[in-house]
Amino acid sequence: MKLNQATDYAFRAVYYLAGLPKGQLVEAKLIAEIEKIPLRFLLKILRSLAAAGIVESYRGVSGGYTLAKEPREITMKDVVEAVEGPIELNRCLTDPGECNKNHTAHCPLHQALFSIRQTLNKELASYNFADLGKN
Amino acid sequence: MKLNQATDYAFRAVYYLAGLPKGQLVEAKLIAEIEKIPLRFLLKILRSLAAAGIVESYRGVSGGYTLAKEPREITMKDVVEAVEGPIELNRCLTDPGECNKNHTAHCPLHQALFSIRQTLNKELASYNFADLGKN
DNA sequence: TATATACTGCACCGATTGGGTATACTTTGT
DNA sequence: ACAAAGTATACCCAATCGGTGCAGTATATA
Repeated sequence: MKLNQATDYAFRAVYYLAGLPKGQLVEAKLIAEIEKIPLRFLLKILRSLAAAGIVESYRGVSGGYTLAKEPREITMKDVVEAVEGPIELNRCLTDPGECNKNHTAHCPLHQALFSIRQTLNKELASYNFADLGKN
Repeated sequence: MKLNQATDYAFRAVYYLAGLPKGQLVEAKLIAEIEKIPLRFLLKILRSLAAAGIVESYRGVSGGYTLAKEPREITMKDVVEAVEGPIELNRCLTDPGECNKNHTAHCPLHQALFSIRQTLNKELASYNFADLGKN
């Protein structure tokens, strides 16, 4: 039960961008160096973040990346979901066909897992990238 | 970010055992049939649960499994940890050598993840197998 | 005391996912 | 036109997942 490495890299990249003056462009290469992330892998992650509307990308000579919204409007949950999709906890929860007991709705175990997932999502959503630094 | 299938099976097996009269032995074969779990895989999972002190096993002719403690004393967290080890969320949290920025302690991201993990663990620990049925 | 029944331990296996790279291409400022 | 950026797709190797095979051990009962 863990988040993957790409998500951790994404946290760092977004956190880095959040620390810059609003709208400032930074090339992936620089982020990769500072945050010690393999460049090509970072580029891939940044595309997911762009697709999710978390960062904006600009091509060409002085292109690069910048946040697509205020740091305060970006939560850890947003980043997790951008990179690895929504949290599932258990196959059955999202795809009833996967539950070989077919009782997603009635089973107390599934009810508990559902509730735990909600708590986890809320917790992740409670951290935004403006407040993260201020501890 | 999800629990694995073995953990889900373990939840069901423990939940099933928790619904029986205290101390009653049940063969794995029966649990497998009722809960629709591949027998050999279930046996493997039950060994993990036994090693963790959640179930007791008895060999030989009328052998089988029973809970090693009161359902109330067994939480979903216990079962998760028995089957797939402690929740990590992020490599760096457990093994600082894995963090290629080497700042587990100072990094606000890691602090947040640490706190989120705590919340998750508490949440999992708040569900015990005596109360699960009573909703 | 032989035997069938139930659990144990370890090794293996195919499929999927994770972490990352290669190659070829497109956009854009100078 | 060309160099510096990002884009798109496909691929690669290793680890993990979900499960099976096989050989062994304990034990109640005939």
